[in-house]
Amino acid sequence: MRDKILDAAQIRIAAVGYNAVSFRDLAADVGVKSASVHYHFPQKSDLGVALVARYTERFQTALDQIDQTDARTAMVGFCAFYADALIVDQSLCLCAILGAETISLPAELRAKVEGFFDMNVAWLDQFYARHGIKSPAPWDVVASLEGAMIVGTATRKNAVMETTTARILADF
Amino acid sequence: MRDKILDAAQIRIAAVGYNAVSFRDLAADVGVKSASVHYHFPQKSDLGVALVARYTERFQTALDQIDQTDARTAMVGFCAFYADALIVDQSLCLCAILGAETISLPAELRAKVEGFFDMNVAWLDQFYARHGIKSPAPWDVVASLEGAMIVGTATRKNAVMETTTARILADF
DNA sequence: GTCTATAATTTGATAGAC
DNA sequence: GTCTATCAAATTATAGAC
Repeated sequence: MRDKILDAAQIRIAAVGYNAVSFRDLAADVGVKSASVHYHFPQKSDLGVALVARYTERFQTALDQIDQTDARTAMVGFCAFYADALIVDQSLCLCAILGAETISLPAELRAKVEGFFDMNVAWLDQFYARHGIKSPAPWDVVASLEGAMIVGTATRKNAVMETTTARILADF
Repeated sequence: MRDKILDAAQIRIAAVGYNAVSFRDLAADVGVKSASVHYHFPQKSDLGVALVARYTERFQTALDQIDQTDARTAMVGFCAFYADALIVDQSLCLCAILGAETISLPAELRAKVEGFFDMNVAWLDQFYARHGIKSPAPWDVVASLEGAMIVGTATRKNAVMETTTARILADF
């Protein structure tokens, strides 16, 4: 049940943000009452922290499974994790919207969101080092992909994500 | 008073998003009661629409004042509008956070946010055409700048914005 | 673990006096 | 234009039964 709640939370928060999701919404999604959600996550911030922790962990595991023998193929795989969220799952990266909301988030949650971005850049750093790659800068890659998700969603233009991905891959 | 309310709304919404701002917050900011805010903006969406309209109009006016005799200087100016919001005003571009919240916004407001991005790209399109510039693609430029604001804010690293700006300007 | 019930607060919004 | 007063709904959160 804990995991089912997190599943529901991920879909809802990625769609409308942390501030616009209520325990009652999530309870209804999984077929219980809101008091039961509080049993698993006493405070809303507990839910947010657990969700981002799980999300970061899964993302890290996926990144670590990218075959790095060929640099370009690996980078295509990296970009695809972002593009797929937008185009296949039709939702933003969880941390794109949480990043935008960052100032209004509880401190513990904000720290977790920061950790997600740090993890992505750390992966790119070691990947770049292994292949002697210099550009585009890892922070710029992550920022561009997150921005493309947001602008692409807001304008309902999938082409935005494709254009940005193509530009990043041009260096490879 | 109408303008004072919009000023307060811009600061608050840029910081915490549309969903996390209440009429009572804004009323307190400008020294009136929430009923008075409702006099100027009957519904919350009216306030959001008016705010983005004003924001887009001002941004457009500022862009139109960029001297385009030198392409590089003009592009530096364009990027600076984003960078200044983040570093000088210490706030996100209003439409960065509204873009992230887009799915949960009232339809009229969502359309206005979309219009902001369209306007930015339209300006870049004519600028590119005038100078025979091909890259980076206008949608990629806007997406990258918005993403850099969000990731830079979330990780409290001003360097993110600087890195992305430098990469965009490298083509000029 | 889930429920009912409820407390305490906040929210968007309106009525009507001044 | 602003106020007081208020409503109806939603929110986070808790107490206690089962």
